[in-house]
Amino acid sequence: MKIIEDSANSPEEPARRRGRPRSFDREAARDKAMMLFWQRGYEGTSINDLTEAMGITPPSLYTAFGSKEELYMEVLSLYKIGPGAYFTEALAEEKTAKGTISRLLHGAASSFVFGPGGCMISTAALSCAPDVKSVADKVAAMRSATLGVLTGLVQRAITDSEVPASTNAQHLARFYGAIIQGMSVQAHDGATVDELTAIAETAMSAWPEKASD
Amino acid sequence: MKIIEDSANSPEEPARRRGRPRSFDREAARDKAMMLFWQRGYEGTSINDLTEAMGITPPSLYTAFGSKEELYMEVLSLYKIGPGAYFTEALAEEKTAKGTISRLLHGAASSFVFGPGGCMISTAALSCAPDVKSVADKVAAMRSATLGVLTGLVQRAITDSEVPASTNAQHLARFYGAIIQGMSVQAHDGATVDELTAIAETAMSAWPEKASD
DNA sequence: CCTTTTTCATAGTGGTCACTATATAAAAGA
DNA sequence: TCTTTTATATAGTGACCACTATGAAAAAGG
Repeated sequence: MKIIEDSANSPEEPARRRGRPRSFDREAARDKAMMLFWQRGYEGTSINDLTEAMGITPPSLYTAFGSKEELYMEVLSLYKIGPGAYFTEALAEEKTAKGTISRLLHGAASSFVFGPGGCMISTAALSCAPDVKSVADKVAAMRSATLGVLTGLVQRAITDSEVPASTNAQHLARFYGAIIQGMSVQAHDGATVDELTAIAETAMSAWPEKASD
Repeated sequence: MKIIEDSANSPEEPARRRGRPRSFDREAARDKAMMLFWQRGYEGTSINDLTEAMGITPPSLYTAFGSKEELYMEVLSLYKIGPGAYFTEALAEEKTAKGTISRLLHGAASSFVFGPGGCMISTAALSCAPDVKSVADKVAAMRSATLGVLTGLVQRAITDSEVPASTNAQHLARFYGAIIQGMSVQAHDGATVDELTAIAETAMSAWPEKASD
């Protein structure tokens, strides 16, 4: 017996559902939407832009994705495990805090020159009309969560004596968060991967090394 | 005889012009527009929002300011000599490159918590609809000019032997530019002046000191 | 006074916004 | 076949977008 209801999200379910089957590739359409939102932002992308790029009509979009806001949030989730996957990969695969942050920054440098440039979370929906505040709040919450993860990473480095005990975890996390956000702005403005990598390396020179025993 | 026509921008001209006088304070209205654009961005601010906040009707706005885009650009000019004045002040008043950049970052920390938060240039108009690309391009050009100024500053520090000759001026300029942009994002998200100042101080720890003779 | 100039308030312009009502088409279940 | 379910295409919905046509009002020049 299932305790937690799975809402039937199996990627390839050969057992067909009841009504008329969808006549377009939902994932491909979502990818098109991602590139458009990435390039033009939430406010700058219209339903007409989306349906044209996705090759579907408005009713199909609303049936498949709910609303513009729901599509955007789904795209952001997809972004995190796609172009933004460098972030969780660095956290999972690196052992030291310094190694993790170094890899994060270099991963950002590589990732941010892809597609329209910049990060869909770091520098998205900063200023907007009041009627899209709910969207801006959710993206801001993602940035806040990122800062929280970085703070936890540095806090653990303090506990593990990887950095001086005097290190302020929140402050160092905000510093590297700012670097990522600044790299996103410059990538948006056309910076190259070499230029972004140079920013990353300069930022790593601010890492608080422990005085050698 | 005047060679260059002055377009009559004297602040207080007692000699009245020909037609019906303007019945509102142009500067006060422009300030209201600045706060609104600052908070909601260019796309997120409508003419209706503006006229309501400025206390004028659309024809008055268009007569006084030309268009939404022209008003926005005028507001950006005003921003540079108002809330953004810390930037040129630091460049004019500090002698060393290190002192200038330190003051720039601390000035940004103080400035970015004012009003709606963040910087109207560093993190504005990053993603937008194609029909407002001309605006986004102009703001991006301002960011590019800022990077140019920072690069020149570091280049002069190299010439003056203030920093090692091996220093890459463009790379260091981009690093501090990224710090300012990241501070702007976090200020937008509600960071305090203390948190922003901590970012500034960590960034200064990456300054390339010359090995003491 | 009258003309000229500029700004004002009223009341719109066509266009685009996110979204949907309606009817039909295409599948599964009975 | 007949019902049920879901997706489709057509064709819109009212609301808002940036912007303006019109004419009256308020000043200066003559």
